[in-house]
Amino acid sequence: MARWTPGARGRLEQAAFELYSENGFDNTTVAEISARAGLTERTFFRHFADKREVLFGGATTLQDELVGATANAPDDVAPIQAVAAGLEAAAALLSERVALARQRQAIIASSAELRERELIKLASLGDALAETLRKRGVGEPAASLTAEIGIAVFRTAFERWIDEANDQDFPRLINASLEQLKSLAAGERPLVDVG
Amino acid sequence: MARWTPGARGRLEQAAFELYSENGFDNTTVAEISARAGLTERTFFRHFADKREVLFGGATTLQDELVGATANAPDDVAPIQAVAAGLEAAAALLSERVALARQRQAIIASSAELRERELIKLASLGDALAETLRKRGVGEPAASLTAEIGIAVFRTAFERWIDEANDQDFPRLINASLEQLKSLAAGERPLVDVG
DNA sequence: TCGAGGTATGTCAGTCGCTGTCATCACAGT
DNA sequence: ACTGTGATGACAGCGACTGACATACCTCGA
Repeated sequence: MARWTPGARGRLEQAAFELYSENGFDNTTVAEISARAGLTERTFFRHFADKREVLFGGATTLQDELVGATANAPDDVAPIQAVAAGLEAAAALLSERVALARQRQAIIASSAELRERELIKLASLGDALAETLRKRGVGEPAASLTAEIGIAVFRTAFERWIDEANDQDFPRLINASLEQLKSLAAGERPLVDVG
Repeated sequence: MARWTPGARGRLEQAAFELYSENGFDNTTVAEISARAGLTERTFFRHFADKREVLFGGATTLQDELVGATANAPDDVAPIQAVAAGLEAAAALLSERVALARQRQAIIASSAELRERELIKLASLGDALAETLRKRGVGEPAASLTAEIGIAVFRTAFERWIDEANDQDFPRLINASLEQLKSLAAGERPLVDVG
């Protein structure tokens, strides 16, 4: 599989990550990334569709985990509970790399273009989730709506997980957000912030 | 305010709309748009930040409507109900231009870049909504979570509204999605699709 | 050992999105 | 008329991204 100096893709990812962190996404050119990786600009675009995509290599892994755990939930649980199982599994996967996730999120937060890309990745995650629910026999628009709610819960919990100075358990935050969702959707008035 | 031939911005919007529809977003250059509008490329970029933004001029109007109606909801209603009021107002605004909304959505659906842009506009809508809730005294993360749920409901209802061959009442679809949300969040199993 | 074929990379030219800069033109108020 | 202000034009340039073709390495079979 590997010719030349192996690991071209990985070197490009690392070089991009470093340069985006050091100089900012906007101030980094693809030529610079390629040079640091010891490759040419053209090769960069053979490995990644565009300058942003280099930061989202792990998205498919995350999606597989989310979809897999959702699909494998017991048949008799409600859709939202199947999604909860999927989200917890995805959260557990990310938990293994807290520091990396924080760095990555710092880069993304600093660029509007990158935020756009992240949103469409999350939307794609939602679509895959909805499709999984449909395979579980959930109809429309219940499947789409449940999936969107699931993504909203994930986003909220993820944000808190990244922001918290003291490392909280990510799957636990998912559950907390999910519980709060239930009361909010029911129309209750939250008088006190739920930790 | 207007010098030269007035309405430069409007002409650019219309030219872009036409060309995106005729030849697709990717196959349209800014030079073509500007030429059809009787202006130069440079002027296009003075009116719009980029090639995509020309399609999202109405976003601020929509946001104002959503935020205003949410803020003006009675003080004693639950957060989700205030959001519901905002969403209905926004939906009513869009209802006035069904055909245009459909055309616009067809263009957006045909391009990944445009989908990205739409998502970040929706996210921005969500942020504004969360801020409005905070001003109503809702704490975090309840405000953010409620806002995200609201956007999810809006997206789902909007999609159905656009897709339906027979024109349904958009605000009514919002309410239907919201009702369904309550049961889904509560963990009920939807056995039959709710029309 | 050698050649054939496949794949990753290099090279080069080109398009297009987008920006900075400066000149120019129309209009408003004096 | 004089001047200021704001919109537009003209031009040069950067950087993202692509298509086409050449080249180097690696694998496999004869």
